[in-house]
Amino acid sequence: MTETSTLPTVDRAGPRQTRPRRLVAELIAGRTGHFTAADLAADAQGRGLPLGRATIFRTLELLLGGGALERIDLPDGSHAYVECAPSHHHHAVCSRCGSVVDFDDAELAAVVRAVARRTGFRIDSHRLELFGLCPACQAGERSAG
Amino acid sequence: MTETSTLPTVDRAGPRQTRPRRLVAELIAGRTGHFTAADLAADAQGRGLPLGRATIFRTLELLLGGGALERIDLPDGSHAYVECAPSHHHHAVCSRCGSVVDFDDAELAAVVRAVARRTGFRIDSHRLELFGLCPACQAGERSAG
DNA sequence: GGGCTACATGAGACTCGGTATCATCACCGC
DNA sequence: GCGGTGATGATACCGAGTCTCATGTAGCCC
Ligand SMILES: [Zn+2]
Ligand SMILES: [Zn+2]
Ligand SMILES: [Zn+2]
Ligand SMILES: [Zn+2]
Repeated sequence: MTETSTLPTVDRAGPRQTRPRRLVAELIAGRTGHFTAADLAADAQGRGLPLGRATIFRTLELLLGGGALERIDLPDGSHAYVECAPSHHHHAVCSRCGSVVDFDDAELAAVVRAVARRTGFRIDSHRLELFGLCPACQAGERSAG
Repeated sequence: MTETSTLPTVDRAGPRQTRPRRLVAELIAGRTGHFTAADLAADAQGRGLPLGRATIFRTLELLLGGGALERIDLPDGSHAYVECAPSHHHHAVCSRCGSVVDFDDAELAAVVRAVARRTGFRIDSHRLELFGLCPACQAGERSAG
């Protein structure tokens, strides 16, 4: 075991840049609002592009880990993914078109602190999601009655 | 079609009180913290009580609809159920023992309003969940190092 | 109490999101 | 280009939840 020769690529090089991964990124970029793994699979199939289901899930996980993507829980209990800034924040989700806007934490910190004090819990993390209608869908609702 | 004779039980009588439903309620009462349908199935099987999986899910749905139960989304994306007051509120969940405490909405309303104003969304509903350690588990962590 | 019916049950098949396996492939540092 | 490691994808698998349907039973009416 002479370390000098048996360790060709010891120092971590990060994830590889592959064609399927680029493809997933493209498909995500081509979407608006939240989406599921199945959505991406359908997109790929619709364009005749080969892309394994497992690869989609693995790439999503990779992007989640890198903070480029976040998973949200819809009111019906199902999951979806949204493109995201890596910093901590929360989401307002349009129930009609699925579009998502981020908002930050500022006022929520006070809520968290108050609950911690009252319950004795030590709060380590939290999740806040708002659901409603985005401005565009409100307009559409008003005119389409 | 003489309505008088063909409508034996027209006026809604609500859900029936059956042995399996009582059993599910007992199993839930015997639990602490959040639980899954599989937990209840295991409980029933452990006690040698016959209880179909489908019935568990249907009874949970019934209780959800009645507001006696709520579904929460754990940080890992999985679902669990908690016994709950029917009024709107939120949950602080212990990541170690699964215990849940309710807290109300008061301060959050201001956050929701601020986000609505800034984003133009019309917010219809929201979900807030806090995760951390309950007082008991904090104590245990301190002593068990 | 007995009959009746609509509702409830539960075995089992099925769906769907997600994971594990593993032989083959391709990125990339050399 | 080579080579090894990490990536791919077909496929099997898993677990939560739903659907179907033949059978069971709560509960209303008498
Ligand atoms: Zn975001
Ligand atoms: Zn919208
Ligand atoms: Zn509650
Ligand atoms: Zn605890």
